[in-house]
Amino acid sequence: MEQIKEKLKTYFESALVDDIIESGKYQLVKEGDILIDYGKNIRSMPIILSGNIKVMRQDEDGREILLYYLGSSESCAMAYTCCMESRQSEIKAIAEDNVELLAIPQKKLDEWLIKYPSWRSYIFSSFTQRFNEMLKSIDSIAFGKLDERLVSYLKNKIKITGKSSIQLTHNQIAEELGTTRVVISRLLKKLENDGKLLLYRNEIKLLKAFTD
Amino acid sequence: MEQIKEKLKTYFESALVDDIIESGKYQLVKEGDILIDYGKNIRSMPIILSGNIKVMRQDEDGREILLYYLGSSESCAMAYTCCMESRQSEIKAIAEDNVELLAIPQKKLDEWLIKYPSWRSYIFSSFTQRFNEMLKSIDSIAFGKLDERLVSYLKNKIKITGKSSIQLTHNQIAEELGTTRVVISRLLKKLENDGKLLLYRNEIKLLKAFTD
DNA sequence: ATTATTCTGTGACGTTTGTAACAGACATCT
DNA sequence: AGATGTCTGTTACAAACGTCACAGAATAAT
Repeated sequence: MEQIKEKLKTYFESALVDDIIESGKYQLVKEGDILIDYGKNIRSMPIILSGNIKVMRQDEDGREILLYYLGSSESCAMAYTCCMESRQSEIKAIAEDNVELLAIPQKKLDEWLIKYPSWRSYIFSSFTQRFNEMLKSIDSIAFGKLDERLVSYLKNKIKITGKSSIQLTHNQIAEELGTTRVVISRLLKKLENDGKLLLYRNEIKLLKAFTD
Repeated sequence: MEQIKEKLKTYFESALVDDIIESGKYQLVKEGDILIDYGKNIRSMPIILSGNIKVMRQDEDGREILLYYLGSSESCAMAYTCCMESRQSEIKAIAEDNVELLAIPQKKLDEWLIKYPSWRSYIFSSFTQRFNEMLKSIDSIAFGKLDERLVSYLKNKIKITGKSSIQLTHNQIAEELGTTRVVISRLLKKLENDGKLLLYRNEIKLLKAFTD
């Protein structure tokens, strides 16, 4: 509890920290659990204390694509707007690993916005971050070739997990990038031949040469 | 002036309308003028009274892509966050036709947020709209084929302009969709052969069959 | 142990999109 | 009228990506 308080103090004024502790519902979410799904209503906004959340987008035909990750002390701007306007979710959020979070109830959001400058700046910087992530997504999808996207996907993955080994099937990667397994297998094999990584079943080991 | 007031009253409480009229700087922007450019600082947030604004994104290599349009009474969420956090712009905004707008100075943004519920809901619904537009962009870029994107681009164009005839070169269209002229010419010719439209120099006439 | 399932590797092929090159149509300017 | 520049149409070709089919390897289930 004290650790949480310390963490929050780096972002919020102390009166707000107390309010957050009091109103925020502490929750543990297990790896793979769905926090938010398409079309669902959202009644609280999460502040992530530890772990990572993967945010996905699905088109009408059911194809999914990875939008961005949320890490420690971050929050989902879209949850916020959905919450404030009681709209339905356009996105899906899945726990990438075990996640600790504080769920802030809807009624507090507006209240704090008026009361606390640090809450306002937190919310707006969260919006900015998300906008910029989405812009980067658009850049890379629109202009980047798939091999580049795959490389930055893998780099991002090791950045988040802290490990240099990735436990995923080619199919899982393909789904997150919005393509098919065969294509990913092909590109990964090419990277392996170039000495950038090693391929095993359910595992990809990234080598030093990868970060060049 | 009275017309502007009437318009604003449909969105804002009357005390705020007075404040907006008082603080907002009325501006006329000519077709093709750049309102916001990459890397520039933004000191005020626009509320559009009439006309349309085109919002573009450019990647490192200088390639541009259309993000979305802003129409009457809308505002740019990204201008807002840039303004609030005095960040540099990640986007470029160009007047699509002659635009009337009210420029709200930075210092008022925070003040009104605290003071006026209708301002808060305007801002947040603006965020939601922009998020959803960007999500749609990502959908169509990631999964949609270019011919579909071209068709919805054209449909959107006639929706905004109100005309069934579009005054653009193939090259201009290509740039907005992030591709090349030859490709667009090819796809347009196919649409013409299918009886969906007629091609002239600097002009594309959409036929009834187009809306099917 | 044998069967079934999942994951990976690969070849062949089609579609979509990008690129290069060029010609004719149209517009503008002098 | 002639020169120049812009816009469009078209051909040919290459690269990127998706799809299908199938086989072998690893793993799980019985």
